Amino acid sequence: MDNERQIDRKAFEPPYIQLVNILQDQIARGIYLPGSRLPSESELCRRYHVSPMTVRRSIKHLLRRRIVRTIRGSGTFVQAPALGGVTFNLEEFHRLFKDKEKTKVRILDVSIKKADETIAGILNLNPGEPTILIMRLLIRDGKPFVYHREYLIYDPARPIVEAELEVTSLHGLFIGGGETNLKRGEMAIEASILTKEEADIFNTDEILPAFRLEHIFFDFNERPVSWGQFICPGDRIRFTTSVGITNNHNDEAGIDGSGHE
Amino acid sequence: MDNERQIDRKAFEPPYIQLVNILQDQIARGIYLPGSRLPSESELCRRYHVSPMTVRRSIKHLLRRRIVRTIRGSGTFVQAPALGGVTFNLEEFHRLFKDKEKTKVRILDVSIKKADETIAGILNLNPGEPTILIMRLLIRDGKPFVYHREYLIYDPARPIVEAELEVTSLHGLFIGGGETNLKRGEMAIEASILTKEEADIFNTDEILPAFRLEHIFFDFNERPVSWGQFICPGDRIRFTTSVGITNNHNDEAGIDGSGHE
DNA sequence: AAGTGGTCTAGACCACTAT
DNA sequence: TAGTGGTCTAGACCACTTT
Repeated sequence: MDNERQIDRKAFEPPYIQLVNILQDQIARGIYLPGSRLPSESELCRRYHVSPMTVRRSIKHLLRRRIVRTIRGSGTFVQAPALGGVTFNLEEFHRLFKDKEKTKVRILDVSIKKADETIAGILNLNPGEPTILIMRLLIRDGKPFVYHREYLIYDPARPIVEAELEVTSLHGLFIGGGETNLKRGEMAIEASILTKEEADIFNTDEILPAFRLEHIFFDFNERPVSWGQFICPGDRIRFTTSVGITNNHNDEAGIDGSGHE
Repeated sequence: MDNERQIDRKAFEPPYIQLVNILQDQIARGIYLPGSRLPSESELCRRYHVSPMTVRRSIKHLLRRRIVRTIRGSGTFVQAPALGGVTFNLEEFHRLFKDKEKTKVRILDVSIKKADETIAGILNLNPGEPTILIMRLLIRDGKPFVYHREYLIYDPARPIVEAELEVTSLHGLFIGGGETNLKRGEMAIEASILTKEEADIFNTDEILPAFRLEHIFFDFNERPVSWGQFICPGDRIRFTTSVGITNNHNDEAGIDGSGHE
């Protein structure tokens, strides 16, 4: 009997989360193996005394975590963990900027620079038009960690405020609080090797692998506003993730709609 | 007036998707700028003649795409695009395995190998116990693309079937259709440099940067089943993603519950 | 006190799949 | 035809924020 566990209406967790956990635990214990069918939604309604909408919400959670897969007219099936739909996020990268205690930002250089062919092409300018080049170094525990180089379109109406160049600016780039006129961004991550200049900045002669995180932002007129790169030696960071039933039930809480805590 | 556009109940797209698109377009056109408040849910109900649950569903979509942010008791606010919550997925990697026309798998070696200290530690074996080592090379358009090296725990009950070593096996790893006894997996991605042996495999003398995608899978007894790495030179792949309002409205369709197409 | 988002109900209709 | 998932309604109560 797996009817034992029921939903506690007085509990802190709302019913749909409880149902997610019940189903997830049953799958984790092997009661429903990958490939097998879960009880139908109407069956779950009866078993746990909740309404169809509540069951659907729970199922949708499992769907989004790729723990199950639904086939209309057929049923809901347990999904084996797979690399295919795996996602990596920039949380770990983001954390760097969060605790301002340990992380210092050193501004290496700020200058007005005329766009060369490449930069002009990217920022949709004519070659020779001015851009602002900012070069920053993020230092953690006294050691250089990330090198950031960014070209901004030069806007005389918006003078360079020194404060903007501090952590806050990078913080805003990650949090999204700073600039209020950005519509969208695109980014790419590459594996590369530090150039000589970059190696100098990191105080090393070694040949070091590095992540290169490229980003470009557009305003509401679809015009490029900035283009830049974060460069981080490969021995300083790795991105991790997991698939299937993890012990950490709370991924994305607050975004998937479970914002009750 | 932005009341013009209404929901078409005869349209192919369900009302909640239409509402998502309406709101998203309004944000994209700058009618609601980052930081500003969207109409309240009850207001949207009145304006578009839909029920509260439908409005909530639409809002939840925008939430998940991090286009808006909700504050209980206060409202729903447009969010500026930010690097912080960005996710990269393995789609592009995955596509390699999909079209079996262009992609060939060459099995370099399959052998029983006694676990050394490292592998024993990872797979929770005693040093000296046997493992199966599989080394494969993925070739695309005649050129080596990805090198895969995987250690499996040796299970006499499950002999090595040659077919399993072909694309299907890797395909299963990505699709999740093959193995039916896996509970969860963990993976990490690193920037590294090809070792000499790896460089040999890729027929090069150059010092090449490479992505190293490490993966480990566990069975329902929480015991490790396999550990391996995909190694892909950095000039052969890059991972891309976007934030904010993109023209591609259909990310994650079918998983977020919009499985109507 | 009024407004807002978060959750839930008890039904309903539809498109699809299996038998 | 019966069962399944996908969507929708028209309310309701709650916790929270703003006024």
